Amino acid sequence: MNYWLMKSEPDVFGIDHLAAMPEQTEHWDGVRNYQARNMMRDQMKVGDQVFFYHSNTDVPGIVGLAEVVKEGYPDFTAHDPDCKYYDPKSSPDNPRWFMVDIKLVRKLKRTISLREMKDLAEGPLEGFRLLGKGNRLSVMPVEKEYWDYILGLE
DNA sequence: GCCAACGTTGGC
DNA sequence: GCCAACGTTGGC
Repeated sequence: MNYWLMKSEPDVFGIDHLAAMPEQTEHWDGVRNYQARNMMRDQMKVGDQVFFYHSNTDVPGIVGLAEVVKEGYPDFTAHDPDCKYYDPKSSPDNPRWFMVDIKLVRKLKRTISLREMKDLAEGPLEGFRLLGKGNRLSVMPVEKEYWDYILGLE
């Protein structure tokens, strides 16, 4: 089993949106970055655990846990000209972008803020990719030692 | 293949 | 709103 962190803007699709979905499950569309795509297409497996992270908000941080319930399949929003994620270079026959489905496990009792994690960047969270300089990846792997430590902060 | 221009992400 | 980081595009 592997561990991941996925970023989303709460105004666009936050943890409460996920909680309100049927089965508390949603497909993770709109990722248009090759590194993130490769992880969703090739590496994320059913049962993998996910930190749900809120970005671009007052208190950025981890707000919930989710799990992968469907492995990589074509992101059909790339094929809808009316969708903001439309990409004419992708097609159903030759899809360029992929997504997974995730299901809410639970919301955290409190937000584990980026600020709090940064303060640990030279200690227990040294090397955690989220804290690296200029990291903009919206999907990233989380090593188990970091996963366990961060959950322990809750 | 290089690299300048441009666009996006995301914290602050 | 600003701006650093950095990925992508396209001319050459």
